[in-house]
Amino acid sequence: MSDAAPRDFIRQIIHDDLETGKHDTIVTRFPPEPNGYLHVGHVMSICLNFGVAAETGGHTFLRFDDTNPGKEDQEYVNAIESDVRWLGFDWEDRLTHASDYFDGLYAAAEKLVEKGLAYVDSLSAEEIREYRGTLTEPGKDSPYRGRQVEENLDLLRRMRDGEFGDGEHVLRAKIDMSSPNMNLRDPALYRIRHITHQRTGDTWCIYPMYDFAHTLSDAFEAITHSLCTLEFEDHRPLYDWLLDQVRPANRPRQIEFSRLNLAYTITSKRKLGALIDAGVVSGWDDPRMPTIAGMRRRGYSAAALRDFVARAGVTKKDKLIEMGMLENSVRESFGDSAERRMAVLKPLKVVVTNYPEKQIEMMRAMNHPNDANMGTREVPFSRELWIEQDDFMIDAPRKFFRLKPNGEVRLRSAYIIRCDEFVTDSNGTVVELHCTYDPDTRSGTGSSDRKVKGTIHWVSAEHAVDAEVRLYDRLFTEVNPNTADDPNSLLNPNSLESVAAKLEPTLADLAVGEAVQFERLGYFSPDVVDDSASSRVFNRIVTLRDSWAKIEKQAMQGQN
RNA sequence: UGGGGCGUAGCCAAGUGGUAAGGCAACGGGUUUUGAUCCCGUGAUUCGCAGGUUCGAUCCCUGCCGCCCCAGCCA
Repeated sequence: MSDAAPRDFIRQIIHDDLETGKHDTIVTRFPPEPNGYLHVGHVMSICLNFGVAAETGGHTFLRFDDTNPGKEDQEYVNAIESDVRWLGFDWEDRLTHASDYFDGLYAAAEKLVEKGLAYVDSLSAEEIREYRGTLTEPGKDSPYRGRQVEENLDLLRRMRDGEFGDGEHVLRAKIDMSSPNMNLRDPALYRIRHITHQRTGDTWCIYPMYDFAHTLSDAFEAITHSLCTLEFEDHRPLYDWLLDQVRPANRPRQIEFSRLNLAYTITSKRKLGALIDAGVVSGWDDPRMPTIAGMRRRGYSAAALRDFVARAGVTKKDKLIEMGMLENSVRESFGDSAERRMAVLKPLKVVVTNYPEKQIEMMRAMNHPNDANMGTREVPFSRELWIEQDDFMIDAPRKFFRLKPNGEVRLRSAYIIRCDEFVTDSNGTVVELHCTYDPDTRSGTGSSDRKVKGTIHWVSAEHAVDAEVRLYDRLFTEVNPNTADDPNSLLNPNSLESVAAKLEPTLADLAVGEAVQFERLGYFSPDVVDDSASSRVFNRIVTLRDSWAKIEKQAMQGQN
């Protein structure tokens, strides 16, 4: 799709490093903490990390940053692996965990202590916070900062051996309590946590902090470029300090880029979880969720997601990207490949009064209007049909090209019909149309070549397959619900609409995982979770562009 | 009011000391048995603002303004 995309600043750096011979092979890593589901924001990071390596013949590690047991879970590692694989990336045998390096990490910690660059602090968490100072005031040295190497080493080993309770001590780097960079005010390196780790069990009761574990894990894996988001920019001096002091064999370089935020959606794991807890969505894979699992269930293709982030680009500027951009990528990914079908979402009965009572004709319909190679299928036509309620109006505006009293319209792949009369119920709602068809206008073979302005879709009532079809809209009413304290107060009450639809017969056996276009309505796919052969459930992946809807909307606004 | 980043069209985004690519959206028009697709066309006298250097500045310098991030024993 966007192949000729210009090099972004990170690819430029990598290109230069290859050119100058600084590196022969590029090694990157995607390092999620397995404490939640991956979302659109992660797609950017995944595509960047796996992308730059693949483009240069390098390779990428999928590394689980599992340094905080208790918050992490195997459910999440399974989900993350399947999401990354589904997106189209392969880590081959490079699936690692920060916990794989606990021994090496601990050895590095002792080394820092021996060099007098780390000490055991026995202040409480609260005291440490007080000693740290504020953004505008420098911090103060802890009274334990002057402990001798021997004592520190002894304490650290006893921490490791389980002699102390949680929070009694912490290992800190000895850097600079008055640094304007908070990350350099003697950051914690190890804390005590008597908790069973999902992989290392009870082997350890001290666990390394992010900065320490992440920097050294990068080095141990010989990562050349450690790509992360902007909020870690302030951590880079610490990252480099650690590399300077520990002097591992490899020296990775951290480079930061901006996160990708999507308009009208949230990506905070906590807030996403709150949606589930409040019951507004059914789970992490609800088709309205911005999680990879949700988007996949909704029917988005991996190619669409990859294209989307490629178009968004890699920069350092904060992004809040419009939904339309994503939807465009999704539509484009199906436009040429999805077969066309007919389905009626909100059915209105049409009786073709001059069509013989028991007659059925098989109409030949193209699977794709722009590609004859995709073949044709047969669709039954009979006296009683379903059409879309929106395709009929009693008092239609001039520009309404669909059915109206005494008006004509073409039934796609079939005949031209004329609306002779409409039947209403006691509320005045139109419940049935009586029409007549023109036998000379049969699609493809008709002897008449007359044209009508509008073409609508339809399904034979007798042959229709019943299905539940779920229509989705944005979850929130605010452009940037991320910044709201309680996004749940900004919910769009109409984010999900379920309709009892009528499908053309071929749709009875459309396989799960397949996407088709319901003509004039959008792209749809069976729901992986709720669909079954006996009761079909479809999701609308995305609508088609709809210029009529736009005209209507403008007309409405004009009246107000 | 400390430190670190970022500011090019409604949303993304190239670009460079020599006169502002592209995509999405929007708006016109053409084709069309999907108001889809496709095709064609329309946008910045201007690059956050103000000064300065220069023959010439979005690009270099100075000042200002705005937005984001940092005070976890989270990542």
